[in-house]
Amino acid sequence: MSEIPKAYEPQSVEDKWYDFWLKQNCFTADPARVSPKRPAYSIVIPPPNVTGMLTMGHVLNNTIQDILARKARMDGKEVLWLPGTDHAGIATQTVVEKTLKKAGEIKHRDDLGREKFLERVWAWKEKHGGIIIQQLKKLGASCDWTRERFTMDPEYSRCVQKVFVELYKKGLIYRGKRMVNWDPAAHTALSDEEVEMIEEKGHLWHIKYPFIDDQGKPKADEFVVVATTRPETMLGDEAVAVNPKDPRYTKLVGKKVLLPIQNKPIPIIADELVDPKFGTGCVKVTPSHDPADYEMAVRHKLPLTVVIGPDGRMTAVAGKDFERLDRMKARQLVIEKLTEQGLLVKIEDYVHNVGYSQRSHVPIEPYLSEQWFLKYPSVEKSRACVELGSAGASPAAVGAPADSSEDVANSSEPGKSGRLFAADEASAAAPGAGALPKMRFHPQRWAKVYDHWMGNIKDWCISRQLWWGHRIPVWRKVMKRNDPVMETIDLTVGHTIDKGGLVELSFAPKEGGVSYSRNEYKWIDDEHFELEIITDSPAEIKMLEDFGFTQDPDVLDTWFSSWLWPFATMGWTGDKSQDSNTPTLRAFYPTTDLVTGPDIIFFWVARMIMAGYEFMDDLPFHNVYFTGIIRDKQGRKMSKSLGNSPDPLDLIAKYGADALRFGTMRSAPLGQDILFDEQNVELGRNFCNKLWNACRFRQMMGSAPVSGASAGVPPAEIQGEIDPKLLTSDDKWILLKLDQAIRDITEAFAEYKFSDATATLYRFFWSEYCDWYVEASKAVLVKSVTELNMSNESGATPSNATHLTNRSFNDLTARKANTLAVIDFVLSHTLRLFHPFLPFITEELWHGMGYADDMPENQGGKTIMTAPWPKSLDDDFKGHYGLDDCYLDLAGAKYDLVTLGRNLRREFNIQANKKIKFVLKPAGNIPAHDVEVIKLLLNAEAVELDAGYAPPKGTPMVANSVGELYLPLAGLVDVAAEKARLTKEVAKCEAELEKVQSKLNNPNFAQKVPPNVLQEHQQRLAEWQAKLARAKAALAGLG
RNA sequence: GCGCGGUUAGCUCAGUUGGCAGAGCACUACCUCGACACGGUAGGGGUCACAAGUUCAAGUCUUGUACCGCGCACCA
Repeated sequence: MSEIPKAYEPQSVEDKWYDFWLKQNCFTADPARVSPKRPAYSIVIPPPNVTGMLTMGHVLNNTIQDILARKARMDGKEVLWLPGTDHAGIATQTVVEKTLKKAGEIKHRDDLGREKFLERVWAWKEKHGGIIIQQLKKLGASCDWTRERFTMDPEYSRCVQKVFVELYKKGLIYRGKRMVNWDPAAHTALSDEEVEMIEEKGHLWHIKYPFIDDQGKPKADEFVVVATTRPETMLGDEAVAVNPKDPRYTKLVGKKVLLPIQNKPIPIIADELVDPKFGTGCVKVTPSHDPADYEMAVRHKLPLTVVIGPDGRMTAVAGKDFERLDRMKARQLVIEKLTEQGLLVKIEDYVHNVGYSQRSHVPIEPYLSEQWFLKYPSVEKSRACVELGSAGASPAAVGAPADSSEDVANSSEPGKSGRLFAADEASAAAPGAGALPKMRFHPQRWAKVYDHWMGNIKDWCISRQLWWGHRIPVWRKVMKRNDPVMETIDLTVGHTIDKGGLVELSFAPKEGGVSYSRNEYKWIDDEHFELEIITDSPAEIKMLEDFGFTQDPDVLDTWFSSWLWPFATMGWTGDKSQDSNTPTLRAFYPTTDLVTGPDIIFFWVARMIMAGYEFMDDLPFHNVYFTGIIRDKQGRKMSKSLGNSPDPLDLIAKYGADALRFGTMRSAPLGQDILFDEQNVELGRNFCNKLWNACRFRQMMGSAPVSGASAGVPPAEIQGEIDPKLLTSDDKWILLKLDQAIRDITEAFAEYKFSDATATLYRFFWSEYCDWYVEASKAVLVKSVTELNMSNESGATPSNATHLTNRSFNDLTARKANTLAVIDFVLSHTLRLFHPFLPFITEELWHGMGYADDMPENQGGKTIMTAPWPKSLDDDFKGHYGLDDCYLDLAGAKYDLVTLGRNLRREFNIQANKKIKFVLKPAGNIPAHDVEVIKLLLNAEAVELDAGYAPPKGTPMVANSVGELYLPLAGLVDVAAEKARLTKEVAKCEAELEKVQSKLNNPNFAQKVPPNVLQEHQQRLAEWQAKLARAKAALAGLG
């Protein structure tokens, strides 16, 4: 840092250090290094969409993860932050399909065919897949890139298949014809979680269904009225239902009405599901297009008439006029026709919720189709392991991702961690938790949401009618009874059952020895049956394909692969019995923390927990940190269509990655949504600049006392560097403030309160260090010898200046050196405290300031990344340097007097740059140094120390415990102005006194209040009384 | 309908076990004084949504109300 630019220039710094970290393998995790002394810390990235772009949401999320990872490294842990990407089935397929359509290459993906289309998706993935990873690197993410994973890597795919087969064998996966949520735009089934309920203003149409006479003709005056929000579905009605207990309709049950337009007689049935209080109490029943109606249809054995096809258009069954018509257009037409026929009784405005596909943003269609479902595994354990916010629960993290401040302060042991070497700690930390380890959510209120969902869990529709994804590992072939193939592969039929039923087969190739799979077959007719084989064995698959079996065309829900992320990325083989876990799994699973958005609590978090228990027999993470959602200044969600989402890369280019990180973290309190404002990033930039310049100032003050060696070394080794005898009250004050900051920040970490940590750092560094300490230090650093001598002769009383009496050049040098040592001590600690938040600038300064040179290679010598996290100052240290808490008050009172003096300047309109003289009448002994500091901070020409000062009438004065500070305005005294000022002051004092006194006067107060509070109030009373007395005296002096 | 957040300075938000209402931005005035104008100094600005209760004491605890946001479940 020989040439120091006036302003921090992040662009030149960031790439340099990121490359350095990569080259030095600073991010790689080695399970072999994990030991009781070096516990593991791990975190898996929520894999972003492989072809996605970095959003502000990613910035927030990954900054937090990076902060946790970097802090853990400084705590001496072996850190694995495992990165990767998700194939994101629907999203990616849709993007590629759209792009190809736009380019005019295809009208529909069928034009290319599955194989060719998939080639294009892979090509797209290759082209765009690296972008988001590069963007994360720009942000400073310290992921172990050697372990980057993709959910469609071959090994990962094998895990997915293995899991499918295993769950199938356990009977948890099954295939069935069900009413599912159908996305007519994407042409696929969706899970319940992928459906968004949106409130819409719609209508309730009341329709007459006439009874029929003996000739099958509609009766003109006898009818029932049904109400519906979806008139187009009436084309597929198969009944009208009433409640069996509804006296209005019981006698109608069994009769028939004529379904209008279709002119089809349909029965009136009775079913409990009908709410007699709603509408007319009569419900039209459309078995194929409404889940509730389907239920009734099954009970009453009604035909399943399909009038809306998978593309959202009406089918031929709907009738000639409707065929191929879009469902919304069909609705119009139905209304028209009913109106013509006089069957529309009324139209009511009606607000109701409509299910929308979260992906395609079109209304979903209940659709009857054959799909694969999963009964969730390990539900009980998964539900029980999450700590619900009960009383007495400690807010501290589980698995110790960050040590409590107590630990850091008083223990030299490396931080403890859950898992490998302290696996029982997590459970021990949860009193009465039984055998189950506990997981904690931050903020905890999400646990309730989770618990509620887990308690009402429904089977998961896992099949998707897409091409991009993990294909379902199921093969089928229609075969004849006595098919020769059966001979060849030596299928042994366990037992025979009736046609149409299912049977278990054991599948054993002739040579024998290959795995057992569970299979099914279905009779199609007397001669033919379809054999279905579920397997993940490559050998079996090969054989099946040779025999002409075809694989199920569907793919699995993306989340069916993501839910394995915490262990499938660590080399899981699925072979639990042989304990074949990889060293990575053994060292880093379960992971310590998960950082994610609450919007995927069901999609991902809950499912990972269940998969963890089911396949690893252990929870996947100890703590889950839920970020807020990033919104724009108006509180709207960030979205591409609104164009309100800034490109983080632009922000990094403009302000620097550190600025973006700091600004984001400062405005992101735990558990609250974040309103993004570029001003936050600007604040971060300004802060980096402040940090930069504070270090620049240090550099400009000359070389460090003893090659700067004092800086980074742990407190015990620093004793030769800072001379306790030479410490000023300012030095002691800032060291005590540093100590407090270390405690506060470490505590904030333990509670995942990153915005608190940044706020504390900001306040400490800017307000305390820069505004007070650095300015005060100039009294030593920028003084010439002569000036010092002069100020001493005029100011200090001899008795208080013992260490100044023999003032010599050497003395001044020693004092300067000591101040620099204190500065180095503070800065080297501060840089480390900042490093998790501001990785780039702190690394640059760490080296530039020479602090790296003084540290052992693996303790910060190579990089600040591995420098030890600052410990708060222990009692020995404080004792040795005389850091008594009284210095907080001593120096504090001095600064307070300065503020009062500045205030005075301001009130008497003395320009900021005008040097004037003050007179200080000290209340007691005051070191010359302190007088010098007061003079400097007041920007005064001089501060005359005069214990017997007799001010001319009307001389403005302020005072506190330090003494009385006068502003002699030689001949310019405006008695009236001072009178006005003091009168105001008196009024204020009296008002405050009134407040305190009324409390103290209350007899109950003295009796019931705790002693410390009482004392506080009495002290406050005394203070205001003193102030009042001074003001009154001054006022009286004016005459 | 059930549940969860939120309501504090013009804006965005902190506010620990109840004990003197805070920060950043914005605003006003002065200041380029040997780190920094991406800066310094000082200042103005609040009926803590409303109502009742508990308490010596309520932004903080209890109950209720209003409004904003979110989630879950829904009867056509």
